[in-house]
Amino acid sequence: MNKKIMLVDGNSIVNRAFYGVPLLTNSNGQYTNAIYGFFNILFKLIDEDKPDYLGIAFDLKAPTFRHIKYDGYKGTRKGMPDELAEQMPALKELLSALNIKQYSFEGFEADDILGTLSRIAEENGMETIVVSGDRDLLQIASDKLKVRIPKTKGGKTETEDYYAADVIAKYGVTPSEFIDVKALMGDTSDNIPGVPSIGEKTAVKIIQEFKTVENAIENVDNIKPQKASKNLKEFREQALLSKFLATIVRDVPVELDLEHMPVIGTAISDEAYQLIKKYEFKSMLNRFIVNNKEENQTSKKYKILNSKFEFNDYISGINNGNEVSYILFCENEELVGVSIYYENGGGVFAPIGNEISLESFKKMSKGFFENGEIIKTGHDIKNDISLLRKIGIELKGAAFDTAIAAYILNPTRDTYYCDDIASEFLKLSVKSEEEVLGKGKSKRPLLSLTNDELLEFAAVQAEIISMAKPVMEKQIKDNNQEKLFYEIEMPLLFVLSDMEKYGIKVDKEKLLKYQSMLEAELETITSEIYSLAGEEFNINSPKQLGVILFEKLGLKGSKKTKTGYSTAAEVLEKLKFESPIVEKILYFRQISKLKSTYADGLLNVMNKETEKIYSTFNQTITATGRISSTEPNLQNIPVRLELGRELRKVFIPTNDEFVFLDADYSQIELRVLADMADDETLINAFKEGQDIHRLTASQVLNIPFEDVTSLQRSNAKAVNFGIVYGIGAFSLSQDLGITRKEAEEYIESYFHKYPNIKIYMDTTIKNAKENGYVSTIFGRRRPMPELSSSNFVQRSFGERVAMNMPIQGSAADIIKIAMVKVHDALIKNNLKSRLILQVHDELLIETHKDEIDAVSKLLKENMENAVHLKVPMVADVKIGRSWYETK
DNA sequence: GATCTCACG
DNA sequence: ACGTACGTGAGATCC
Repeated sequence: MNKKIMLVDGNSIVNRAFYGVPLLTNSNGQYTNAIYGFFNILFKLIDEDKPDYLGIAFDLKAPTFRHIKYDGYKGTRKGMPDELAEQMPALKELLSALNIKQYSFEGFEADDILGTLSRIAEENGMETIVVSGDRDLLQIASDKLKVRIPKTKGGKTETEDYYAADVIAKYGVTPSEFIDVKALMGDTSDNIPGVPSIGEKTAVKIIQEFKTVENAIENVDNIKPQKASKNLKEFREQALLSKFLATIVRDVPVELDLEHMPVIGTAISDEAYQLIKKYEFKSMLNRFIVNNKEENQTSKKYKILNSKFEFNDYISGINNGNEVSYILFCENEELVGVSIYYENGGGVFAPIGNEISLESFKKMSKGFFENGEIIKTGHDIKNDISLLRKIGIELKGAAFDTAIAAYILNPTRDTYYCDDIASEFLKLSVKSEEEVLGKGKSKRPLLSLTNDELLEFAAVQAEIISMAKPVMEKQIKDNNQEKLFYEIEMPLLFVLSDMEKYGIKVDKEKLLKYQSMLEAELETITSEIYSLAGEEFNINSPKQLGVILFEKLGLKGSKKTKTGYSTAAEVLEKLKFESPIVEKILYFRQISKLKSTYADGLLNVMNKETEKIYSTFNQTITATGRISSTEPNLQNIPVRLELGRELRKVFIPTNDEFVFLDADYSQIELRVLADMADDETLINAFKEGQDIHRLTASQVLNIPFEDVTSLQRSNAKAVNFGIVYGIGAFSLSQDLGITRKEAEEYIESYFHKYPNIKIYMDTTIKNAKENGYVSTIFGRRRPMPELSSSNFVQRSFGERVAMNMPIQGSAADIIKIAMVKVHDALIKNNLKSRLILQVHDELLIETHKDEIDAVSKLLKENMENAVHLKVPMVADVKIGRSWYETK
């Protein structure tokens, strides 16, 4: 077999790592995030590729031949931040201690060294892998040479991998042509000038036709568009210079020193061990065999409790005031095990189902779980509550949820499993469920594991969350997020739990009728479409539909998606008058959606006995702080179109003794914005209860309030939406069907009239860039690594997110506060009414008929007084015998 | 599993 | 010159 070699661009990877991992320090206050992230990426790639040789190239500080040729080279680049610079020597020291070969060469960049070493390796028949955070390296990809570009996202590393064919597939040019494309379009991050007015699109088109910059210059008169041709003629020298700068040198006088390029094995030097300890990379040590007792006793300290007696002994030894952490394990919604940890008792795992039956588990553990004097740390407590409730246990004393804490500290992760907690807060690497049990079809049952495996995977989890808790507490305190966590999110967990338990009643007969009505309608419209098309096809397949509409019927489609024609409603809407089939397809889509997602979907999840629907409300999903709803999603039940809205008639109170009260916040996001931006005009308008969109129209268009037409008002409404989303002229113009120029004028005029909003948006972005995160009024944070991206699209996205998150997130905070207050007030006053749904700015309460007045009042007051901003909060309460009627 | 489409705030 | 609104979840198709 051919030998494999991995060559890494040290500088670009360490940069990625630095921006992808939050600023961590060890207990001496040394920054370690870039080093930590660097090795995470490196280990992942080594594990995946299993190379035989490894080398890492670094830039030197000295100017390179490119700087000498062109003194603007990389001129726009700012130096490394100090927090990163101080990690560089430490990184190199650790690499040396780990025997990892490092290359650098005066006058050349790491890229050039990689280009050279990889050429030599390839010529010697080696399988070559080049790792870089920079797309520049794509120019050296070949059939045998793979370029890997890693990204760190939410604590996980993902890579994009490119052989030559992948470059062609993605960019439409060969790797070597990639240089020519870059020469034409330039590169702002390296300050490569390129040719004015030629961007990526044009550059690719030109190179696809002419192959090289030189050839394009020779045929410059044949180049279209005119502007590109003219500029290439004028800036030909600059284009050639750019090509020179962009070309990676592949003959640096450096030697490939295979003998000194070992890959990190499992044994490491004492020096390396000491360094890793010093930086507190505990998880890294797990990779290595360390001759050190303290590191090698993980599973020895836990016990499996296999008999009732052992379990009973352990659990009855827990006393009031003990701080205990626990993890429940379940499969198919059935408890199969529990791990528990507390300081004096140590860590245990007890399997449930065999020796310890579910019934005996219940008897023995009830006293523990229901004792509020035993302070518990759990992970996803809301889930535990419902699991325990099924066997007749009411959980009490649950004071700290590590999943929610982890979410508060970083809401952008995809998952918050125990192994995520271990690596993020303890720098400890433990096996994930997927690693231990597998996934999908081949997933093994937990209790098929050996005792040692159970200890290593299951028992450890209780101790993990127990160790993570103080770390999280400190971070929450340091972040000023104590109120957010202890007074909003933790209490909310119990509110959501009650909502899930209570469910919402469905009028089954009515839903069945609705379903068959849609069914009949769908049949009719389907045959009409077939006859208009002249053939039968799958209308639900965008691919087949595209063929019918744009090829067979010859409608002019604007190619939009990666895979073919777009048939989205906004496209079809424009083609409505071209053929009668279009309108029918739009109608088909509407009916089809209502039937499959809503009618069929809701019937599927309805509990047959209670005829209720029990949704799950997720508290750790969104990046902004909103909750989400799944299985089913009750936060997207149709309302905008009447036919869909009819569906709301099937959501009804449990019985005749109850009605629905529904309250929604009026303009909560704009009120939040008015407060945060401290904009006088907006604040006064809200104080006076003015029509805010009408006001915007009169301000922006400079016309009297009374003269605003309904069209002007609705346009202004779109502008207000745009402001909340982080406005862009293009999208606004699309939304309003006006030109981009007009949209720009709207926006400019808006900011002119609301200067503090402009200032607020700008300072929000500026602060976000400085801090690396944005935050809400109540201190909820969202990390914003996108803002330091060199990619225009990503950075712009980051800026819009930075503007939107504090608004959307503060609104989410406010309604969460209101939910806790409303929920607690219902309980405290011994009312029969219950909070059953939240839809972002709306609360639905199933209200007992005797309590209508009391609950209306309580609901309105608690919502309006959840917070006191510079503007009043307004909640409108409606009543109805179904959700439909509460409009 | 990725992609497209569409429902909501 | 770039490609665009922010935040979600679900069903259907197709590879």
